[in-house]
Amino acid sequence: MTVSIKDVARVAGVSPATVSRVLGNGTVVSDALRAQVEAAVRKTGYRPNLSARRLRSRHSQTIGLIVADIRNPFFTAVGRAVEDIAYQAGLRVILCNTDENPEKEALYLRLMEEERVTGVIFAPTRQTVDRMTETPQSFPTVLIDRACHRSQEDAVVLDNHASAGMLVEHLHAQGYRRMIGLFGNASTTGIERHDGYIAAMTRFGLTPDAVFIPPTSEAAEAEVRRRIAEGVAARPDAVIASNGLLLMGVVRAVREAGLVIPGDLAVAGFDNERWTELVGPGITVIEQPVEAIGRTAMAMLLERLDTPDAPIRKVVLNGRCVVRGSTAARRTSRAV
Amino acid sequence: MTVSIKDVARVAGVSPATVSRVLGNGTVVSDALRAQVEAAVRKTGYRPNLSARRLRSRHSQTIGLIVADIRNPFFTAVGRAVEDIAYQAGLRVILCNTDENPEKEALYLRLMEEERVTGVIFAPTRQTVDRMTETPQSFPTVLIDRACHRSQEDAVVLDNHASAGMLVEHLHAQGYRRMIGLFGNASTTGIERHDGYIAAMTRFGLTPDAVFIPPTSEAAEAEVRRRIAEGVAARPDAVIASNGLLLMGVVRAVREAGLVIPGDLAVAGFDNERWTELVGPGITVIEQPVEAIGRTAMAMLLERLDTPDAPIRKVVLNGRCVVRGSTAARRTSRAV
DNA sequence: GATGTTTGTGAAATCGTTTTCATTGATAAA
DNA sequence: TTTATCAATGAAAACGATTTCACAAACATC
Repeated sequence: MTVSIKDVARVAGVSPATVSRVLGNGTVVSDALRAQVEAAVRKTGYRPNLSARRLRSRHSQTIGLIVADIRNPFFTAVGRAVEDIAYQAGLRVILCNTDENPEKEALYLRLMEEERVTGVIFAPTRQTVDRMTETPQSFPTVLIDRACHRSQEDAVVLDNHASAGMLVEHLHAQGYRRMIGLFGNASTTGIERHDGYIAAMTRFGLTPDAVFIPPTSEAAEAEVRRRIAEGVAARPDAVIASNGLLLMGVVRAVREAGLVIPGDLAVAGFDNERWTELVGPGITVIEQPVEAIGRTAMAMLLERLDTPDAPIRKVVLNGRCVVRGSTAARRTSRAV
Repeated sequence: MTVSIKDVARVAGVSPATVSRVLGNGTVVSDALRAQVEAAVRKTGYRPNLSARRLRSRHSQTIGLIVADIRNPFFTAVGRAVEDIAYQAGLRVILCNTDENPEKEALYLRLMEEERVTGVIFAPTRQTVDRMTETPQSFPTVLIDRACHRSQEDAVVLDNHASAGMLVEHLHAQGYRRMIGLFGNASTTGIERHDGYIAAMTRFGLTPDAVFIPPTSEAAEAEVRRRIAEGVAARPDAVIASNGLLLMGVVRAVREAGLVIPGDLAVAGFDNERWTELVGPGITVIEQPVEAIGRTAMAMLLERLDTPDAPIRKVVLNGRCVVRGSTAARRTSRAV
């Protein structure tokens, strides 16, 4: 039925080995035979069977990309960059969505073993980051977005601590004093951004007011709605959200309450998603170099495959503060 | 090195065939042996080699998902739905981004053959839709988002013609008369929505004013900027954009020109992306049932695998018109 | 008691490649 | 001339699983 390398060999009048050599590895084949084989391939419409090739050659030419949810624009952008480079390098990508669920993470890591992937790019939850130091994988891993100091894997992350500090600093310079912080509770980024927020607030002699919530816009919306309902006196003058999902929830809650950004409440957060430019006066955000993160992660993975014993590297990229109207200078009449 | 089914068999004191039976197919194995095998699997840390399994069993348990760009929220949402169902059904998904490039489409279709996928879900460009009727694939295909009447594949699409008509109708009812249309030039959806727009405009006795542009927000932005620069007299009173990408470009151009939505220009379009709810007075859009599209496509593919000879089906889903402030009733003082 | 039938198991073939190893003829070196 | 080296090729093994086939034991039927 389906045409195999033997059929090609028969048509070309050579051995299967020779066909294989023409197709794949760079071994020398005489020009005459090479031409015969190529003709036979065209004539038969032969397509190599990648499963057979992987089995025999013992490399899968496949990497895994495990993220929380591809619908999150951050992961979408990173993922697209990863895929582009992977396909260029002749690698297949297996994409997995964990929904920040450690069980799914474990499931997919097992799947990666069964696929015999050559490597994995992984944005793990806090729980799994910790567990990975104990049970090493059978493949090299590059962590993205999330990692910790003691993780034994290559990683490429944002300077979360400094970036959160930049937001606090900016808001402070604009005259805000009562900035509250909403942080995702599933990832290490939430913690690091939280710590950066606390440190900066403390540095300015301000009272931190931070809360960890599930990483959904609904949770952020509910939290902000609650804070607004507490009344004007208790109300913060600015909100910082630790990622794009939360940020959207914040904006929704503010709009719904009929408040004005930044007059009633300033808003800032992480992830320069395209809508942040278009909403109200524009939302001030920390822009992550999403393509660079994807490209760097792939580059690190490829280098690791080349030199498995090189020392473990952790690349920290800087965020860029994109200032927009949502954090315009506070009106002095209302200043504390 | 890596532990194979033979190792497990040796440890369990049975034949490899028995191990295979315990692991995989539902053939009967005595309880005693089953327990021994399971113990041996645990003890050895055995992981099946999926390449070997695929080669021998001759089904890849893999489907392809070929879309223009996973960063487009429409495809992201559809893709996520597809992946969820696929993984549930024990199928792997290979994701490919074509960037609306027919050459990449051809490349990836060839890749699908080499992977021996069991099926493909595909959002093709116009060119490839046409070419596919000529050269049938070696695997069943479900087209999504894009198809044409004569395509010989299952398909699940939006009722583009009617949906575009709904937008025109709504704008007309709100008092708008000079609605221009921006349509993507790479896909059949652009054409169908264009035709629906023309039909509805004609029905109302209005002069259609439509343009096909590349499917990027930059192209839309440039086009609208150009139209605005032509001066108030020539200016349309409403803009319809045939997808979320174009819609974003439209909004950017309008904001940049300092015009007010809908006072100076009403805006409506396709794709209920989350930002459309938050921008200005909210943007009126046709919401596509994105999850349903993904789920339906997967369901159709699975059914097709079950019954290869069933007649070809084309499922047409309705869009929902989400009315927001961007198309509020036209002020009568300015009515034509 | 003789003869099917069913059930559980293992030996061996097989999937479609790549890789190892042997062979051949040609060329270089002694 | 003889021997060593090399390049090009084919035969056969191997990759790690599933599947086919054969067989024995247990059971049912007449």
